[in-house]
Amino acid sequence: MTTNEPEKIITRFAPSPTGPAHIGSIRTALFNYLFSHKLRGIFMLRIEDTDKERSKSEWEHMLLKSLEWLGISWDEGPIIVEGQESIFDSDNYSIRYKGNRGPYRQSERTQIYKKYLQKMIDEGHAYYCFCTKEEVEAQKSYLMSIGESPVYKGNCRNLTKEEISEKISQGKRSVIRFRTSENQNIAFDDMIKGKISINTETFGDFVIAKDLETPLFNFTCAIDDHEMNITHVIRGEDHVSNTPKQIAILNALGVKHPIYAHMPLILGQGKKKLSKRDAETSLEEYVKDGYLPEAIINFVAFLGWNPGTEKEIYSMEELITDFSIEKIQKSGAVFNPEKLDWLNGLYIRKKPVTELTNLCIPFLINAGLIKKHTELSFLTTDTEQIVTMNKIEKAILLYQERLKKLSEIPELIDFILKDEINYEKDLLKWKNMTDNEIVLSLENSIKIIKDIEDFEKNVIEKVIFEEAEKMPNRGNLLWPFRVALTGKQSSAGPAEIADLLGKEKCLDRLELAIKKIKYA
RNA sequence: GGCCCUAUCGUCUAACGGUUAGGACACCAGAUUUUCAAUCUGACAAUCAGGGUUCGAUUCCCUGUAGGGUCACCA
Repeated sequence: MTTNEPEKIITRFAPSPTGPAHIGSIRTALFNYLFSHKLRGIFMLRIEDTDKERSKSEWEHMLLKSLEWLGISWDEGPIIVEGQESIFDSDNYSIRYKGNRGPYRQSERTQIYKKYLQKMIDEGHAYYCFCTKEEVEAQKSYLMSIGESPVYKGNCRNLTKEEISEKISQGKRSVIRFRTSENQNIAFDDMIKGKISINTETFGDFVIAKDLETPLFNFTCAIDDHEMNITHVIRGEDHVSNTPKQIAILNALGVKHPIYAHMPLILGQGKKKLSKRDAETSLEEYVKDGYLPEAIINFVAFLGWNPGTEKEIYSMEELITDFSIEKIQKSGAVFNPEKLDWLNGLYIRKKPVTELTNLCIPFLINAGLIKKHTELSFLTTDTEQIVTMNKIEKAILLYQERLKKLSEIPELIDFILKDEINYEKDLLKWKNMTDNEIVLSLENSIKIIKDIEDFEKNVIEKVIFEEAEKMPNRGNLLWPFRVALTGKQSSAGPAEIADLLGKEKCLDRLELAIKKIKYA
């Protein structure tokens, strides 16, 4: 009897640093993360930067930062060791690797690929192709026009050694093609899609490298998945057509291929593919809009997956315990921004106020409503600072349940932080009140406010509502009062706002409102 | 066009071949509010079409239709 330990599973997220992280790549990363954690395996981050033209280290840095921000950590791969002014700051940083299967950047693995490439050429699994792009292109459109699969049909496949060296000595440009077996079905058992079988005739001899030193995606990916002992490849459905190619390469090398799981794509409105270039799909936009990582994780997890129960509010830990690849949907899911907003609001409401306040501060600074902490400490005393922070926290508490995104906070509470407010005179009018009635109402408010000794929410509320009851309609007092204080059509309740503003400011604003009506 | 994949409310989805086809978001109505939210209650809303198999099909099979993916010297 064998006592073999079950093989430790290793998953990987292998993005190419050619743009900001988007919803689709985040979901791929998340599912790999969840799967490996669920099975106590290893989650690896590998940077597929073989395309030197499009790959940029800034993108790589941003990708790492995004994953970190989301709370998706990896066991092996590049990590940032210094410099983190802001989430997406790409200055001043350096990267090192953790894990011993590296290097984890394909651009640093050239020698590994070269070795395999040479081996494949030597063994006849790959060959030099001297056809020009134009020739191949023409061939392709011809084949398509007669309704056949557009595959390479050139004759470089059968060149003799002599012909090859002759062409090379002539300085002819070449690429390296994989010699695909003819008319063979390559089948694999996809964990999500089930059995998939594709005939080699549909893709033919494909290019695996431009030359020995510049291998291409399908090759590097296959080699690395093997070299790094990846057991499960979880990736987007757009890769199913690459899978038989990668399997063919691995077969030629005589090694076994990993288990594949292809997730359906995320679709945009109208069931169209969510494009990488689409700004609203990039994570950076969501960070700027003030979405919380918890909300994004929860939302993205449910895009094409469900636990099979009616529970749908999930923390990362809960996702790990309940995650199962079998429950991943087979068809593409449309990205539904309303649901994300709802979830975000939910997580905002769940946050402790102090934490929420800290999250809101950058947005308030950005809106110019408060100064940066460093500036603040120069300009004010510590106690003033504490008072301000207290005020902000109280204000945020008032608006916590109305908040869907953090970016909304400045315009909700600006009237508390600004000295002057601006609004149209007509806003003061409740239902059919005349100007005269509004003035009387405001004067009444001033009178009541003035008499309050202990200017505190509960007292104000008691007094002002008592007075409001005397009116034919409570709104006759409350509406002009609240608008005078906030300058807004909608806001939190009048008493808590008055409390926050303080007696002085309340009186000033009530006076101002009266002037607005009288001298408009 | 070839190949691969998919198909339940508007959207995300649940339902060993037997349920009044369930839940969530959005929408609508009501309650609560001076307002806006939040909260609670309720309403609306779906098995793509046509054939089989079966006592019985959302579920299995076929065809059609629709949608998506892919066919780079990108990843």
